[in-house]
Amino acid sequence: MTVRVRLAPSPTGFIHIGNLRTALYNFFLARKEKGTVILRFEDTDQTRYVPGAIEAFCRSLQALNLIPDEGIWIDDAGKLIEHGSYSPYLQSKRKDKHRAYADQLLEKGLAYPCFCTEARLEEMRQAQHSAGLPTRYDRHCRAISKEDGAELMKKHPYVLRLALPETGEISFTDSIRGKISFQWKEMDDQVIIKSDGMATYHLAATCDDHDMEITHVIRGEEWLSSTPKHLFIYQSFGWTPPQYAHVPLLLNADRSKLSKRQNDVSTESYLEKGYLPQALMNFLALLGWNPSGTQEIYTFDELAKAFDLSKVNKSGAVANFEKLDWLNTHYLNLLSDEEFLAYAEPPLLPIVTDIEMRHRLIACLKGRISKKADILTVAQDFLETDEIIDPTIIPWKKQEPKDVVERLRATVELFHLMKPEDWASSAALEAKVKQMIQDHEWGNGDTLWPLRVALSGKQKSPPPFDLLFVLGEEESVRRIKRAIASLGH
RNA sequence: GGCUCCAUCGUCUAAUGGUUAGGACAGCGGCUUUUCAAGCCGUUAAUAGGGGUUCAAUUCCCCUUGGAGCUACCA
Repeated sequence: MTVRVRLAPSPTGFIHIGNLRTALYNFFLARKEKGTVILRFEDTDQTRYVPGAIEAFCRSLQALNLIPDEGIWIDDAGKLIEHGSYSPYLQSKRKDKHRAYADQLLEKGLAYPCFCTEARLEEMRQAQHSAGLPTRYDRHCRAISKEDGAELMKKHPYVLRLALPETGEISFTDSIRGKISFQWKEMDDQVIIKSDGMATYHLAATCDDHDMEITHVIRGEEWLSSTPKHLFIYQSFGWTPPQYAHVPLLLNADRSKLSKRQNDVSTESYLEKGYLPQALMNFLALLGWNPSGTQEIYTFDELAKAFDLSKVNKSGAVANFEKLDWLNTHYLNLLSDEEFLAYAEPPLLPIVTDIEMRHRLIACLKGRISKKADILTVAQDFLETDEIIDPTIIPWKKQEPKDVVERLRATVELFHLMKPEDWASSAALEAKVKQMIQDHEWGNGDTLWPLRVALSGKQKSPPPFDLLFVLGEEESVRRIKRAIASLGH
């Protein structure tokens, strides 16, 4: 039997990074087992539907190079398309199928109509709560006979509820957690058809998973407690349930469920901030699972090949975003010059209008940034300078000001003798300046420190050769003369 | 409150009966004899507590404690 897994997001906006990790695990399993990934959108809650969310979701998956094999997708023109033989893949369009299944349950006496009002339910829950009892539907309408129920359904609004067993135990084996058991008497008679006629998640996802022949349901831990209801539906129809795997949650630093209040949770915003897809995926994949051993950097293929559901951790993982920064730095350093240019150039376009200078600057940025926000900050380290330099920071250690001025002037002299090709790289500039130091029998420190401070105006800055390379001769000379002036010469 | 799940350095994790409890991020220290960054090297730091089982428990069982999820006509 070939593996079929599904991604079943709700089109309510962005891709939560926790969902992205779950999606990743689904892809890993499918790719490892040469199976199929299905993308199905769960939009049964029409009130939460966000227009454009489906398209955005597909685009984000595309940006991450996670391309499903079947289901809803987006074409080059941005239009939604569907492929695969289990259409439709938009859950709301399966409304009639869900209703038919619900009617079968009704017929078998495994579901019943409920006419309770919102107000009564609220009141009931209040009473249960204040009595210290668990809040659960009191099965008020379960006592209505099938015939009476059918009559009432013709005249009154209703929902359909599952008629769960009242005694006994249900257990199943989770691929990650092993055997899990629940007592039926603890379970709630879940609503499966809402008063608007639409199925709830529990019925819709379960029936769709069966209809689409899903073999492995890999989803978040928040679904663990409702799995018995899903199993009940499989049992009611005599279907074989899929293998379940409930992945642990991603956590905030305080160990609560990862939330927007405390963290950025949207995949899109990480991408916008300049986290590379490979860094984000490497980071997320290893939050809750790892292939054993000491390796930290993995390609998608390596992860997929090593993936093993039974080795996914059971406990929630605090997302340590400092590690993501580290990973991103690593992947950024791996980029080719062309790729890095494409990455770093956009934010600099309005800041550095001289193309040549901008490209020189970007060449020097590599290795100094871990995300997009760093680009402008680090660029400022190269470009920004105070017009008046504190003269006390220019000399190296206890160097005499006159020696400082001598070295600075010699450097400007050196520039007059240099050819354009000497300015072609930091390395070429370094060779020239170091030759000068050697010729005068000066020290690196007493020459390069003042030169660097003169160029940057700051105690801490990039190296002098990078500064010269980026700034070019004219601006370099201007800045050096400014330093000489502030030393009183 | 009830149900379910979970528990190794601050964080992510490795080690499924026998290890000096390993790696990574962060931290700290050093090197790179110009600073910063990067890089390299080194280093601090953990089996929640209590009972068992066993010749031997991070590992198996129980209890306690702590944490999380669920507890909707949301997914």
